Amino acid sequence: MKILAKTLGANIRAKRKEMGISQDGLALECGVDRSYMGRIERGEVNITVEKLYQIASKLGCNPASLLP
Amino acid sequence: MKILAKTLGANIRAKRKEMGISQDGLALECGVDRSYMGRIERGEVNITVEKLYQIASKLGCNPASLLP
DNA sequence: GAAAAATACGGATTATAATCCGTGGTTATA
DNA sequence: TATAACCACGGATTATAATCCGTATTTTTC
Repeated sequence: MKILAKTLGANIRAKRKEMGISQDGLALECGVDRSYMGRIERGEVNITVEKLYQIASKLGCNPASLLP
Repeated sequence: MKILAKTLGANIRAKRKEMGISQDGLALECGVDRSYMGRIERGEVNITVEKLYQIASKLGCNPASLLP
């Protein structure tokens, strides 16, 4: 369950694929652990607002646009 | 410093005052600790997306609208 | 200007976000 | 078909979000 994290993760994944970069690549750019980025996209974790901003920044999009 | 948490907290405070409820009251409704709600508004802490949603829900607004 | 309500702030503890490293499986690419 | 790039998933540890008190201070209200 955890619909919030699940859809947030899906949104991040979609944006990332749009940019044509790998999970590891994005993780590296954002300065987050590669395995953690996987968990984020799978919706297994509940990230902080700070992390949301880091990721959105590297994805070149508005943080709000990633939220369900 | 920590501009992100500071402005997020200020936004939450503004919305709360708009509704005319107390910090403790909002904390109680959201199911978060009263002292923690104070720290949030003062921008001393980095909250999770889940908390952001809980708070926005009780403030009757969109989570994205609370973000800087 | 005193009493009450609301907020600031702190220390100590608990829950959990985030890291680090490893391995196995799946999907491109040569 | 093998080699590499990409992803899923895990256990163990560290950093920090969130809780649970308590008290002092500010702001409202009478």
